Amino acid sequence: MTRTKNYHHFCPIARSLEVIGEKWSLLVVRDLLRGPARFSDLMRYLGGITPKWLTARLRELEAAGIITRDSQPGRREVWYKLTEKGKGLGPVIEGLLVWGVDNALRPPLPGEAVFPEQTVYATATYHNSKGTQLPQPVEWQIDLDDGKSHAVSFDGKRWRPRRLSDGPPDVAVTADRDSWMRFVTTPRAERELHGLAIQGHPERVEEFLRTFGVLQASMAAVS
Amino acid sequence: MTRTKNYHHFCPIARSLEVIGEKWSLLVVRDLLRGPARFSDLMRYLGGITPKWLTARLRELEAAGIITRDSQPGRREVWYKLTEKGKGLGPVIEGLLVWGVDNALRPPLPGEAVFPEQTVYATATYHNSKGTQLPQPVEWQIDLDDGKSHAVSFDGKRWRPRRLSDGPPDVAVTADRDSWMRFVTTPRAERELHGLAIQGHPERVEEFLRTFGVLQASMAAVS
DNA sequence: CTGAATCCGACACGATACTG
DNA sequence: CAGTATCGTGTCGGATTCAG
Repeated sequence: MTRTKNYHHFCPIARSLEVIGEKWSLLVVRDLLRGPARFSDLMRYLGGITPKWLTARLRELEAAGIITRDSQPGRREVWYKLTEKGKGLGPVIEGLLVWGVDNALRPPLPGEAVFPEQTVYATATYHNSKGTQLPQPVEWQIDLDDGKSHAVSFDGKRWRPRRLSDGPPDVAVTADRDSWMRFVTTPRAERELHGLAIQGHPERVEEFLRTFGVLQASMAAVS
Repeated sequence: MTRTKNYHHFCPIARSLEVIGEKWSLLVVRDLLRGPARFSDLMRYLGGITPKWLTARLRELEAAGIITRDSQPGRREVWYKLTEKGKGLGPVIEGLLVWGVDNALRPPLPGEAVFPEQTVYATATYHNSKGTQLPQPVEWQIDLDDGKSHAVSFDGKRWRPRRLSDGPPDVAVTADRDSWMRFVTTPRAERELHGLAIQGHPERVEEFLRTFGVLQASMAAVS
């Protein structure tokens, strides 16, 4: 008979918050929306969570039918992934993302971890929600100095946080991790290209820069 | 230096949750989305909240720029209303509403307060989110035995939790409060009309019933 | 009657250490 | 890698009280 956590309302909004309204729950969903992850992956993405509370949240989300726990016999790893019910929380995460970008963003504080995969996912989600359209499909690739590649694509209607074709990208950005992070975490109006090398057809590069707010209506020479 | 409540992530989703992720905060926003309300109105809508915590949440939301506190000199009442920033949380509430309706609804438990204004607001919001369309605009009016009238309208594109015209409604429902509540809180497939009197052109009534899930593909004679 | 403040107990959560 | 265990702190619920 836990008095906390339950609102005792009929309201479906209150019911939803009873399930995913506690601390960390929606951030677990946020990270699993990008794909299945292991316990230690989630520990890394979630920054300061303690294993005790990650365990508790994972058990609760599993009991609520939002995630499933896949452990292959013989392997010690446990992979957590969203169920369809869990993927149904996508619009909630999207709403929080858009509101946060528009109303609560600030440069990362010292010691705050930022993950490249989160930035490309956020870029795609934000532009989908805002209805950002480009005249034709594009693929932008970001190669970081940790050896990892990321990508954002626009297929003519929707944005996606990955490559859609096998061909060369329309724009290729090469950067060290810190420079890319500084670029995407700087408010649009103040973004600069220090540390970024951008390659591609000038029109496509200009499109990239305009989408990221670097260009308003003027143009720049970048090769 | 509160370690709780802050995630210390750069992520905009985590930032949003730091602002509106605590208990009751989003439910205050939910109730203010229907219009300005007084402290005691919110106490009523929010069921079991204690005045101490309602005060705390209102102060936090005010400090975050989500609500404003309007007290007219000479009047004792204080009216709370959403700012534009607060209204920007609409999509988050909408996402929680839709997910709750689809995944977490159950009949109201004994002692759970349900408010008619919430049911019409939820109906309009749910159908907007789902893209429910009817062949032409309609206005449905619900007259309850507490003397209050509620309405849901479809203007040809969007649903709204109120009347849009001055003319007679296309469908008029008369019911005692409990019957209406039982009707809307019953899962769609099991809804029955006990206690509801429905008036209107047979085609419009059938449309109403189909939208509320009472009819699948068959028809019923209701006058 | 509205819009609060105060005290106290329950429990949700954080920090650290440890285990199969 | 994937958790448990222990202990301290913060958040919240419940009841009561108070001023305009």
